[in-house]
Amino acid sequence: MDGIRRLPDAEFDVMVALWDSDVSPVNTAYLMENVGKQKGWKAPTLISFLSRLEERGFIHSEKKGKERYYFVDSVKEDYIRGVTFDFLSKYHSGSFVKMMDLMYGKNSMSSKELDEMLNWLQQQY
Amino acid sequence: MDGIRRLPDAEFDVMVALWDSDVSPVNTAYLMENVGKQKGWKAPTLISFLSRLEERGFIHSEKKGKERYYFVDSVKEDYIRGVTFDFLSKYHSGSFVKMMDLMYGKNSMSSKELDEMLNWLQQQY
DNA sequence: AAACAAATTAGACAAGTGTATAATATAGGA
DNA sequence: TCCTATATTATACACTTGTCTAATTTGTTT
Repeated sequence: MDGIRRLPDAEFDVMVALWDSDVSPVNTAYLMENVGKQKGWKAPTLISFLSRLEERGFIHSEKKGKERYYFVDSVKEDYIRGVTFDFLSKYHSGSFVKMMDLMYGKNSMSSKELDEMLNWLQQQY
Repeated sequence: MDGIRRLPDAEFDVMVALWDSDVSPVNTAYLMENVGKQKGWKAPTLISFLSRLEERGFIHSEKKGKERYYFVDSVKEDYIRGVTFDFLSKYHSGSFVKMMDLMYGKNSMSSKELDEMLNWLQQQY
């Protein structure tokens, strides 16, 4: 019944680097630089996440010489929208208001955020 | 850095049944009735989730005769608040407005929900 | 053509999760 | 007290996820 399959943490992190990249096919070296390094991964670790992402259909790749290049086949916003929708249903009966109430029932949302939200709401009308 | 450890799906479902129960120590039979059955679990399956929840400190139990009774040691709202906080940070930079914008950027929130939200906001001030 | 070095692939493995079968304990009746 | 039925416990096992080491490929130098 759930629409979207949530990615494992590590694979999600790799996807974020791919989604946020400004160049299009990126190679393993680029991803090592942009996520692998901070996470402390060895190259094969990164590569196995990439293979799994490819199996799941989030990306595809092509080998050029001895390097492999990765292409994104999924849209970040769509993915996050799906995941958020599922999250909201599972934990808050699908209601934003319920969620906000649980989080900030005791009047503790910052007035800055309150303003932003009011602003957003008014633009929705 | 993450505050809360998200429960595995099956364990969460068991916790919900425990949290939502109106009687306090409940036995396995009760939980089989209230979750196990719908999920199609055999009793030992349920029981192993319960043992794991006990290890995690979410509940504790006592044996009475040949049955075992479970007591809740955690608060649903606290748990969901923690999980929601983490979710928001991970997928929406911690901002409700960003989340709502992603979900309903194209002006598609129902006017009913818009009203509810406006109402909620006004009460927050 | 041989040897290097850089990158990738193939496997492997432990921990966590979903789920069950077989073994054991225990209340109650014969 | 012995048997039976029922509930629990002990295990086990397949998959998924996070990670890696060892093996293999391939472009570049001698």
